Amino acid sequence: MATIKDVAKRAQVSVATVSRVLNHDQRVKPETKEAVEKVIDELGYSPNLLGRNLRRSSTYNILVLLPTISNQFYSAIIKGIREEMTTLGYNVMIGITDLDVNVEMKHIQLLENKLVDGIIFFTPQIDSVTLTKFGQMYPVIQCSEYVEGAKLSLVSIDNKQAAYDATKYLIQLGNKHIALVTSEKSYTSSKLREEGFREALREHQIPINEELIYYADYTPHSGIEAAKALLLKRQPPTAIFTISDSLAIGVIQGLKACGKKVGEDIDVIGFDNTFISKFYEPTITTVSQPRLEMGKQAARLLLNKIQNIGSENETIFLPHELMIRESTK
Amino acid sequence: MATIKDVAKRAQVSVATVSRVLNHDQRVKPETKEAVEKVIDELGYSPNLLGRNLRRSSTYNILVLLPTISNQFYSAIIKGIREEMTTLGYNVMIGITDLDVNVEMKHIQLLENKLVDGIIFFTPQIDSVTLTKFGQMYPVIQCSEYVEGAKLSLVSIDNKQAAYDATKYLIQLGNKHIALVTSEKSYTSSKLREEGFREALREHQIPINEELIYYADYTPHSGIEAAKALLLKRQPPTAIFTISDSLAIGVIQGLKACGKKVGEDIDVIGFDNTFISKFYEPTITTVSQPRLEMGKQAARLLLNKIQNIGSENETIFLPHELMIRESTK
DNA sequence: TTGTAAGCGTTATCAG
DNA sequence: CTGATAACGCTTACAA
Repeated sequence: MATIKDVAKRAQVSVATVSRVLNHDQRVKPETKEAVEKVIDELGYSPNLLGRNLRRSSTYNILVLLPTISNQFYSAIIKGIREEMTTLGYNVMIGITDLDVNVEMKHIQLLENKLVDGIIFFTPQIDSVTLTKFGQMYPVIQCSEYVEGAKLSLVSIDNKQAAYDATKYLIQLGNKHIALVTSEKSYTSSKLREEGFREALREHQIPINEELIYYADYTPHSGIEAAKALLLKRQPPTAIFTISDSLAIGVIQGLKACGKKVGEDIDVIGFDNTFISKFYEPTITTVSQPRLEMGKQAARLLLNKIQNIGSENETIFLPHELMIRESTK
Repeated sequence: MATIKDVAKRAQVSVATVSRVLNHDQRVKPETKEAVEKVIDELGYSPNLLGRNLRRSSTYNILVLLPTISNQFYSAIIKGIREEMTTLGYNVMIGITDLDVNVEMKHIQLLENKLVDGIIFFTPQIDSVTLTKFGQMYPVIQCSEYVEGAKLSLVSIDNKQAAYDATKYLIQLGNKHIALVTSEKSYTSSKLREEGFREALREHQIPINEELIYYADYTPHSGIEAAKALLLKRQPPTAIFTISDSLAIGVIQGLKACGKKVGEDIDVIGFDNTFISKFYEPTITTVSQPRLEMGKQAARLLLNKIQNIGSENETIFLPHELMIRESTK
């Protein structure tokens, strides 16, 4: 691999001059510049970023940390992030954590070591104190799912309100027995959605039946089981609010298997407005998050931090929207 | 940020000694080692990878280049790659190309510049000559989708045979009028699948009706249109082979909208065995690729190249499997 | 307009 | 067992 020295030697100039050409320094004589560029072409030279970054201590790379790639939900957010970042010359890379703190730490190292300029966390598992500490030292922000109490910039939706709205809609449809299918793991979003669900019932004087609150994981399989279990309760639900579309799909499958007609006998609402909710049968009523915009805002927040690490933390809650489809009558 | 010098000073040893401790060099006296480690802890020091990599000219990062993240198909492959790589201490990062050659080139730069040690391409858009050139210079391999003629290591399935098998199955079911819904863009896989489709018909003495070959994109929307268009042909199909599950979903939607019962009136086969094919209604017959294994093999091939860039190129075709479900009677 | 040389944070060689 | 020091490839004062 050719280095800046090789170019310098061949072009019969100093490495400093080559460096200047590389960095579009005005002061270099046009002829020299041309000669150097010719050699660069000939040698197919491209500067080693390690050397450059070591010197500048900045790369134009940022990292997006996802818990998993197998979730349709993220793609539009990533798109928003990329749109904003790439126009500014940043490269966006994605890392998968599998919700493993150690993996998260390993990626934080990349940041500490200047291999990337910043990180957007999607589902941090690091405790809030440590996370806050990193946030003070490095450009790190949170998007969508977040750690409560961590003092970091954040963009998300108002999960509690969103769940409240969805539940209220089910109530307005005349449902008196409404179930919640949520996740076992204590994600902040799940917690908030459960709160919103409970609050909606409470405000509408519907007694909360704890039997109708089912803790599943995020897979459709567990949605199937949830549906079957709920139908066996003393007072089966006439509507089910699930905290994700994939759970909703499972629930609907389970209901169908038990002979229920979703959207007629029983209502189901999902969450995230992933593409399948539009293409399932029935199409699924779901809560839509402004994913593209969320990505863009996340990019903006991160950029703020990169440019001024001491800057104020911002918290942005973007508006959600209930997409009414066939799974609710 | 603390550097190795700070540690050395505080521990009253030379930087060389600190470096030895860091790299688990046997020769350092236990007491010294302990003292240094203590200081490292106190200072919260972690070595700057830029410096280290610059010196070693190797990072332990590899890059996986995906055309898009919004495809369920990739997740299991990535999992396989990660399983293999992380046990060897490698970090796996993902880049999105949007099928843009320029973006691909930008990522190749990361490789040239030693920010990553290797790249696994999923859908390279770079022409075969350039790609071959890079393959000679750097650790670069192809997985799943690939450029024909490029001399690179590759792991994929036998797309032609897979399509042949799927089509043959439709023929064995008694279908005489079989449609193909494939993609406009000329992916190698699409091309090969079309070939396999045609060959199966030919070998079974079924005349190929060009009207029944429909070129769509990869979205379910275009699948809907495909279905509607195909039903209007002079000789409508009794079976439809689509080259992706998402297309299959669209096709099924379209057929349902026209009052057809999929799996009874008409057969549909998808491709990739993505999770939704098991959860759709009807469940979808599809071609399964051994995605986890594909990822693992890809990792292995890349490692080979990283360890010895001059090594022989390998081409691996993994076995596929037809998953028979409700969408075919 | 250009060159010299210091320095970024490491590791590795060579002496001791 | 440890320390000095050159080197990795680059940028940037400072000098010329």
